[in-house]
Amino acid sequence: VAVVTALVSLYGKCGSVEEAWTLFDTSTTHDVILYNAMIAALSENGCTEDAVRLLHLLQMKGMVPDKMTFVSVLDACGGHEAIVEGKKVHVFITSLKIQSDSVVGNALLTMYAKCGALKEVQEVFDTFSTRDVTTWNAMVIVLEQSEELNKAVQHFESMQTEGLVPDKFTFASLFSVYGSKEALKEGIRMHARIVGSVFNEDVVVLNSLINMYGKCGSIADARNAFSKISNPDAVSWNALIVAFARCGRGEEALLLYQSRHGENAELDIVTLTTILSAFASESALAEGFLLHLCIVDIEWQLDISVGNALVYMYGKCGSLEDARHVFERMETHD
RNA sequence: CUAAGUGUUGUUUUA
Repeated sequence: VAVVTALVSLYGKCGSVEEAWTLFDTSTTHDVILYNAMIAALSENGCTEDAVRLLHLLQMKGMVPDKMTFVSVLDACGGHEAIVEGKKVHVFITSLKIQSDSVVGNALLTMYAKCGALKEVQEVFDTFSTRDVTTWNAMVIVLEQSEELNKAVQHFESMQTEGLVPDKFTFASLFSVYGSKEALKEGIRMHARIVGSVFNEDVVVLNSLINMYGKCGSIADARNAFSKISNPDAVSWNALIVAFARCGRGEEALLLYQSRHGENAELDIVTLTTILSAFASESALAEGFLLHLCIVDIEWQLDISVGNALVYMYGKCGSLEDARHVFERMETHD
């Protein structure tokens, strides 16, 4: 069973739900842990209904779901339509007296956040007896996503008042608050608070800072943050390229992009869509077009998100002809 | 001599 469970988990992480199911079905033993692994695999791949169904099956077979079961099921219920199921599970959890577990509580909170149920999020947070750093981090992100930037910063301060120590995730999320030229000073001030600490050497934190400075229009600070990274990862390079593009340094962005592209296909798409949107102003038409040539060259105009970004860019640049041209060349539209 | 499997938050993303 142990081996089967590990494999189910592995398949889940690779997106092979079918294979996971096969293993699950053909297993001779079915204990809670195997169920948990299967439920986790399902929720990771967006199979909400199956995940909930397995929870019920597990109970019908006389087994008792544990904390991990609920966390995975809650994870699966992260979507506007799944909130009904999520609430049922919530009630169930409350009746079992395990709502005080911090991991379960955090899963509850983020479930509601993904459902867009901000009121419930706040409720969970307020009635949560075992809030930890993860809880606060999640809350900061929720506030950011609902554009409550001041509240996000307030939360960051409050968590320290409550005696919790911010971690690198806290800072990485926090810096996303500062995303405009007007916010540069505030951003710098916040950055100053980690200067000299280990956070100012952490890739994740520094990546976030590159992004922040790029959005605030300070390419010098962005480069400086990049230079502090001992081992830049794909995200670091990506953030730097995008920072150049946002600061009106299209050529440098392009050059960097060309030297990097192909290293990580998924990130390449992110880079392109972001650069194109940054180029979506008339003055940048030339650079946008130049970039377009590179894309056509590598046959990436087929990708939907890149295509959409191209259409958007040409539209914004007032070149409807080109926008239409791209649109017609795309294989699929959404 | 010893063992094994499952879970929540995070940095780059266009509309």
